[in-house]
Formats: sequence, C-alpha cells, structure tokens
Amino acid sequence: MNENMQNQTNPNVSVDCVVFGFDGSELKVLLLQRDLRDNLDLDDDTLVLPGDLIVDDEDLSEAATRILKGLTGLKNIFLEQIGAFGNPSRLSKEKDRVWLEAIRQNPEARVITIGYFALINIKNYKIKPAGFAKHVTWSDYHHVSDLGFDHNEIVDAAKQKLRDKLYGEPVGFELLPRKFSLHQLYTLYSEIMDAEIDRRNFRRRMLKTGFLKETDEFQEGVPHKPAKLYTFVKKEFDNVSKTNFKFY
Amino acid sequence: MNENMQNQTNPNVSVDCVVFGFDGSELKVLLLQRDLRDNLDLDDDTLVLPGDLIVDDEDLSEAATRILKGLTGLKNIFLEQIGAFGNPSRLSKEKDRVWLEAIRQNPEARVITIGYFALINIKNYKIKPAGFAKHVTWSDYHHVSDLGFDHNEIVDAAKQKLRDKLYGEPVGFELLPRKFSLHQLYTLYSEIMDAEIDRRNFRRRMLKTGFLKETDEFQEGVPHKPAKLYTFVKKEFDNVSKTNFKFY
DNA sequence: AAACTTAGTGTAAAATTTACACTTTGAAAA
DNA sequence: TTTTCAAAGTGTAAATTTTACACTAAGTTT
Repeated sequence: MNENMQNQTNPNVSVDCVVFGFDGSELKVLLLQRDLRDNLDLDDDTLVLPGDLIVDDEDLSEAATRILKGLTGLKNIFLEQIGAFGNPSRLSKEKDRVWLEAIRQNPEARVITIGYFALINIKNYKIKPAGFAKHVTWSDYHHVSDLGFDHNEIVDAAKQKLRDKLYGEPVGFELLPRKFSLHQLYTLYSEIMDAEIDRRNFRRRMLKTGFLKETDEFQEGVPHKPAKLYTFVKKEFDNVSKTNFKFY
Repeated sequence: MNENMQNQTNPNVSVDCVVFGFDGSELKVLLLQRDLRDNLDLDDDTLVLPGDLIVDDEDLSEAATRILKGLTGLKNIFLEQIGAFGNPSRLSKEKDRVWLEAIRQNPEARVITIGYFALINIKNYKIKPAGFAKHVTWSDYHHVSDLGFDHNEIVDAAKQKLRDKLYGEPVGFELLPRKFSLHQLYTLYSEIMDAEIDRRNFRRRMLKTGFLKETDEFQEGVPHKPAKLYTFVKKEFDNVSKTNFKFY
C-alpha cells in the first residue's frame, strides 16, 4: 500500500446512515438539515441522511461509525449494512449539485454510496450536530419527506431490511430502554411491521421465546396499572429457532 | 455531468458476480482462472469470481451484466445485489497484487466491490471465457477452494443470501429447466439448504403453494418409473404468503 | 419373470396459530 | 371516599399446520 494514499478521502465512495430511533412510543428516522456555511445566502432546507465520503484506509463500517459520530455525535451504536446504491444520476438534482460544488473537492465525481442502518433508543443519546449538519431532526417513520440525493430510496431499503431482520432476530431490543414493558415492545413491533398484531398472542409468543427476563420492577408515574418491566437476555437467543423450514 | 467523465473506468469501485448453477442434480459456483496474457511466465492458477471495475456512466447492475457477459458470455440472467465489500486489505495478498499490477492502470487504488449473485440452469447456457478469463470452471457448491482477493467471503455471503431468499420466494426456479420433476426441485432445495428435508412433506408443501403446474409430460430415458414434469407459474405466487407474522 | 430403481401416495398425533372478552390495578377526578 | 378511567394482564377452544413415517406403482434392466 502506497504510504501517501493513507488517510485520503476517496472521491468515489460514500457511506450514508439510516438511524432509526424509538422514544418509547414512536419510531423515528434521524435526518440532517445541511449547512452551506460559506454560502449562507443560499436557501437550502433539504433534509438528508448523515453521510460522507470514505477515507482510503478505513473499512466501510468504520467509515459509517466515524461519519455518524462526526455529524451527530452518536457513538457505540449497532450498525448494519443495507447495500450499495449506485444510480449514475443519484447526485444530479440541482440543489444537490449546488451543495456538492460548495463542499466537495471533486463535485463531478461519480459516487456510489453504501447504506448502513442503525437502531437506537432516542432517550439514551444526546445528539450534537456538527460538520455540515445544521440541525438534526427526528422524522416520523411512516412519513419521511422528500430528501436530498437518493436518500428516500436508502430509507426505504433500510425499512425493508429492518422488517426482514425482525423475522429472524430480536433486533428490536436495540431500540428499547434496558428495562421495558411488553406494551413498549408491542408498540415498536407494530410500528416496524406497520400492521395490527394481536396483543395477547404477541405477548405469549414473546414470553415463550425465552429471551425476555422479568424484573421485579414496574412502570412508575403512569395513571393506570403499572406494567411489569422486562430485560432482554441475549444469550438465550441462540437456542431458539434453527428448526423451521418454511420455504418456497 | 462532465462529458469527459463518461465511459471512464472508475478506479475505486468494482463488481463481482457469484453465479450459482444447477445441472439437474448438483449445485455449482462459477469460477474463473485468471490469465495474465503479457506475463505468461508467471504461474498463477488462482481462481476468482468474474468481476471488474465499473464504468462511470453505468448503474451497478448494468456493470454486473456487462462484466459477466464480457468474461463468460452469459447474458439475460437474473442478478441480485448481495452488498458491498470494502475491507481495506481485500486486494493485498501477494499474488493478487502481482496480477493487479499487470492489468490495472491504477493498481494501488482502494477498491470496494459490490457483490451480485445470479442463478442459472447450467444446461441452458454456453459459457465462453473472454477478457482475463483463461478458463471457466464450475466448482462444487459445498467445497469452494481458496479464491483470490476476498472472494470466499463474497461467495459465503451469496450462499447466505440465497438461503434467506428461499424462505420467502420461489427463487429456485431460475436454476431449473423449464420443465422439471419434483425430485429435481427437491434435490436443489436440499443442496441450497444443506439439510435433509422430508420428501413427502416437501412434495405436499410445494404442490400446495400453487405455483407449480403439472404438464402432461414425463421424464424420458430413465431406467425407472418416469416422473411427471412440472412448470413454474410465476403469476400464482403473488397470492401466496403475506400472512404469517413470525418474528422475534 | 425377477430384480432393481425411483415415483408416488395418506394418515394420525403433535404442535402451533388464531380469534376472542373480561378482570385487575393504580391514579385521577368527582 | 367513591367513581371513573386507562392500560395491564390473563385462558381457551377451534382451526390449521407440521411432523413422522412405510408401502405400492411403474418402467427398465438382467
């Protein structure tokens, strides 16, 4: 490896992150309003995903971690690749071009981006916009507005991936507080699946999996019967499944 | 878009294709033996996946199609993205470096690759090695040898993707002849899943899905009771599933 | 005609999934 | 202090799906 290639930004590959957050009752997507700084006269209120070019000596997931931290302050979060997005015209909307010309050394370059998604419990993190991020907003999961670049496509792919994962893995726990009620879990799953699920059957199924452990604590300060709180026991999971062979 | 960027090879992004083939009884993976041409004195018998750098004005899937056709002659085949592979040292094995230095304009460049996988019925295609492909071989699905670059990792990811897809889609039909016996389908599924499946239950389940249509034809030239042949009816599929909510 | 090979078939028991409504508990309001 | 409100928590019966399992049928070869 050539030494002077190290630490150099690669003009052709970027990473974009779809961060899903749950605040205990609603599922959200993290978006940035981009900031032009030196071009403050330009009125650009476009929302985008956190993302940037990669550096030549870092792995893709490292890039995702670095970029997310640099733009939002988020660190130590679960990240998983969605896939690559490489439509040749993905950067060609007029507003996006203006923005790229203002901030990129090589704004004409073909850039393919690798999408990552992350899951967090909103209340556990303090978000600090930095870099080109003027503001950070949590958008409604079900109604994401028009984003810059091809970022709506990336969000849609992330949602699909999240749904797919939920069939085989207890992924939802990344989004919940350490101790949570079954109602919160139910709400979360309903939102991700965007479907009505039978409450009693859901509860039974979840308890049967064996990766929920009940605590002796209860909800506090709620104007109704307080719910028992559970924690997630990761190690129990490996025992489950591996059996059903339902395929087409 | 700058005109003189068009049709230019992008030094930082490649595509690699994992082609799974089925010959009626065994599942295989298509591999190339790479050819150094001007450096024929070098003894390089490394096997690799078909792959190459992308061109700046083509989409990723177009690149996969073009590259696969250019190296193997295969065209009009089903391709689906696996994901991006971007380990910074993915090109740093000694033999791989020698090869890159012989054929690449910019052999030092950081290259991330986008994996694609394809499914074909081996007997329906005539493969013609071209470009840097000296030979094409069909490797056993279960025993893929040490490949160049990070191609074993890409093959493993492709196998996983194939298995995952099989749970939700009748993807196996791309691998079979238009008319096939249930035994062939059974063999194929057993190989993909690498598991023993109950023959009778498999048959019942498959027939119940409604996307198999029986023909009035039978196997010919076999030294035993000839099996009825079926075709796959694509349109029937959309009706199926969408129901079960089995998640964790 | 016998032997061989794979095709093709059915059922009963077990497990899972589904649909469905009332009681409990604690806080807040009356 | 009683009533009201809101969500927590609970069980069952019917339907469906899954599983385990072994013999007969049909055509070819010997």
